[in-house]
Amino acid sequence: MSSEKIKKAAIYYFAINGYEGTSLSQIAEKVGIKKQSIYSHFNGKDDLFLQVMNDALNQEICDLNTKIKQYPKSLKETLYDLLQDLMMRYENNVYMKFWLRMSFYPPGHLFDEINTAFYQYEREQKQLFLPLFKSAIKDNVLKKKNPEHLVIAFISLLNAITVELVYGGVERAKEVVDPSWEVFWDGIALATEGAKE
Amino acid sequence: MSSEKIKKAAIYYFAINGYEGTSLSQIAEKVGIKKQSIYSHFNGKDDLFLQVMNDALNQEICDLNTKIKQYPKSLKETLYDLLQDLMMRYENNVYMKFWLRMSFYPPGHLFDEINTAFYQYEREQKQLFLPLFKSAIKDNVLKKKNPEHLVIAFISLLNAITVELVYGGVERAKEVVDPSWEVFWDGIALATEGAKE
DNA sequence: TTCCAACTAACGAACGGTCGTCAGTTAGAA
DNA sequence: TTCTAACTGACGACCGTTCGTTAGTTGGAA
Repeated sequence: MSSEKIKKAAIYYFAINGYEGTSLSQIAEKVGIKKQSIYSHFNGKDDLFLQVMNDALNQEICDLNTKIKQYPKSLKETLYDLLQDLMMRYENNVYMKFWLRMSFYPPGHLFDEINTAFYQYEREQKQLFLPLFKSAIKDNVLKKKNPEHLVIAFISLLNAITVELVYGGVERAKEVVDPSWEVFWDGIALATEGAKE
Repeated sequence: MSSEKIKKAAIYYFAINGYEGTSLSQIAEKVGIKKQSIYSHFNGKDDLFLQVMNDALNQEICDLNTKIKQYPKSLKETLYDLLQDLMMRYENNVYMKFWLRMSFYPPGHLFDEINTAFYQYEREQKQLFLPLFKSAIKDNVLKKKNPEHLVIAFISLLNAITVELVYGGVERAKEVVDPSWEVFWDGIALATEGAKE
């Protein structure tokens, strides 16, 4: 299907050049058609953008779901795996790059639509993380803290790694993830063996 | 001076709409002149942008310096104040908003220039933070950790708060800063009073 | 003090491009 | 025949940029 190819090209350029930095002719050229032909599939640039954004939203939510649901591991392993997964996805998943850029700096005239989608994603994210921490608190492996606050702190850690991914890709994020993770885990976990090494 | 007014208008629009999303006529209109008149002061859009970027870089480095040098407080107070300061600056300081956006998503054809400036800022940042942690380690208030890693972890915390500032401004960052800070501090400090509260 | 030259900062007009978009057409498949 | 997806051609708008001009100012020299 040709409209899929168009969306694929669109998401690629939107992700690396932003909305204003991407032209329809650029997209069309990548597909191998003329820019006017895009109007056989979409009502215009905004329509194309919003459809692509919706795909990216669903993709991100879906990814997050399958990722978490399949984890019968310990909290520590689960969270650390989520960090690693974030880094892997950033390199390979163009949806995520797109999603990131647009949630950071949406084009002004589509702010409302993007913001609505963004809050939907965020609600989903928090609802998925919360049970993990709640059950860990029950199991008595964490310092006694508000589980909502723990979710916030973990999302902050994810955001910090995300920033490093944007700044310098995976190589750079790798230098940051372990020091930050160690501080985070020491900050939430009950000390079981004293200050380690 | 009129070229200062141009730069002020430019940084404002660059910060909120990005490089591609900002036109010279927009800038000129805000100043109250025609876009052609900008060429009496700058060689073109790129020149204007790079001059503005240089101003922002110097401003940021200067801010950082004066902020840290004036702190004879404890590490805990100093770091927490830096977090609070970050949030205050984001609202009032257009240089910072500009700097942030351009370090996240620079216009492609100016990537090299921006990247060079960015690394200069980052080096400065690390050199300023490192002594704080080193002396705190000597004073024996921290878990024994690599001071470079502590700097990385703290910058991660700053980045996380920055993301929240970009997402939803100060109100939103305020909801995140305390939970994240608490986890961070518990993660690096020696427990002096057991699990608190 | 007057005069002229140089400089400055703004201007209108126009340039070649590219933008997103629309209308009408054509070729092939159902 | 109807429908679809591509095409050609053209539209007005705006982009960054260049040019030549026009005021207003400044600094000496006469």
